[in-house]
Amino acid sequence: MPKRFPHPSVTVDVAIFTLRDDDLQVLLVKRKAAPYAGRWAIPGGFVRMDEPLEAAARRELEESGVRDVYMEQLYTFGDPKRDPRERVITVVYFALVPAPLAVRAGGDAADACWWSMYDLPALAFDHADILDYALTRLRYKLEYTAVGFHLLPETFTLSELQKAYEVVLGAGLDKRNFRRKILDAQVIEETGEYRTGEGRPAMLYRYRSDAVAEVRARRLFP
Amino acid sequence: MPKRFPHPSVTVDVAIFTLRDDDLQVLLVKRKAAPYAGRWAIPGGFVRMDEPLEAAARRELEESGVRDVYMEQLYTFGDPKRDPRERVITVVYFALVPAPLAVRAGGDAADACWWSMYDLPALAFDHADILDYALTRLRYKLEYTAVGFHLLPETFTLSELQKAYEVVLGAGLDKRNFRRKILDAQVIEETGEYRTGEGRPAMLYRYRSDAVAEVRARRLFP
DNA sequence: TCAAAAGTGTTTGTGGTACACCCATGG
DNA sequence: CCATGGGTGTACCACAAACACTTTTGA
Repeated sequence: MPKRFPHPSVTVDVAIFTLRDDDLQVLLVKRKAAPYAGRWAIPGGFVRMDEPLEAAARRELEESGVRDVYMEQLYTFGDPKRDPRERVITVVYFALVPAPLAVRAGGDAADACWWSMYDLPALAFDHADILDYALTRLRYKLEYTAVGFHLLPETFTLSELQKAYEVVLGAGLDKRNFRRKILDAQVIEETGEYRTGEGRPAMLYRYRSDAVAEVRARRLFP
Repeated sequence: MPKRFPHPSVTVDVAIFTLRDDDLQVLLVKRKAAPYAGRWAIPGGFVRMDEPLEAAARRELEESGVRDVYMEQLYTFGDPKRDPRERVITVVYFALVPAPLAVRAGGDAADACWWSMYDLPALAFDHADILDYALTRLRYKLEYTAVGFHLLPETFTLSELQKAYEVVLGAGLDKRNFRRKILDAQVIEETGEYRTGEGRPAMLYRYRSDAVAEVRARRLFP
């Protein structure tokens, strides 16, 4: 294929979510270089010529100190003006990480830290739109698949799980209904261990990796 | 941004679906040039430097003789080996067209015609994977949104609508339940006209453009 | 009057939601 | 013994699924 057309740049960006302090947070890096030097952005970088898109996204995760996490492709943003320098098409992934790991500023980043999704700073490029879209998708998936477990450590109590859902969905849930439904769904199992603390100790559960993690959507039409 | 990295090619490809002869069909074009000359492929082409991705996809549609149709971004495929010549990342859209319009072979195509999704020829590149994924997504969306109407002409009978759903979903549906549910959902309205033919004439309906076209998914957790 | 397709209701089961109290532990 | 969070059941309503016959027209 002769280069009959000039080629745009292609990057991957990753929206990395976690739960910290009963809050849904996203990892942002502070840009070192122009454009938008000093502005916060989601981690990202160029796709190498011999590298699958998903591998590029995992490389970005690792540069931020995050590995072995749930990740899926979100959407591709390609507005011609989204980068002021040249045409950059970005394939965005989103990732869910289970714990408030230490993060580091890799590559082009001067700094990296977690920000509440409900209180974001001004962002570089179209990253505010990207995070809007990512949150919508996260909430949506949470409602009909079991991705929520990827935001929690390996073992957790039912109250912690419920809190996680409440934080992401931005709404309160009924304790008895939550417990009945999640236990009926057979996606978690008891570990036999208890977590002690204030009040009565709570059973620790783990996610069953053999669980059917998706529920059939209620159909609009029969 | 200096070109610190070589840039891949970026294309858009479009999976265009319609209903013909009580069958779900997809528009394929016969490739004129190498690689895969003579093989069938979904329509696609390069993204121009000043062109939004969706505009590029609509341009591909128009080159195939299709316009004013439902379209959404599907997924981005970027395996380094998916094109034997060089790195090509493709952003795939899918489109639903209402009628078996005449189609034409635009651009690099020697020929263009409709093929049954249930009986496809050998395809170029990774287009078989792409269509697999597109069908899964189409079925999924059909179940919880009203995109199905975009496969039908402006007016249609309930039997035609039901048939459309059955063909796409690959399963039979109960007539009374189908009718009750779709009428209760208030997404279609009577036109007052009837379609005559063999047997009793059938009321013609049209899609209500003000309809709420999405239903809340059954949630895995409360 | 027959063939062909359109149209129409009821019953039964399952899942969703709302709601308030007792239990086990640590201090 | 009290404060704290953990854990439990039931009643009502809405929606899903199964199921068979009558109506209207053209030939």
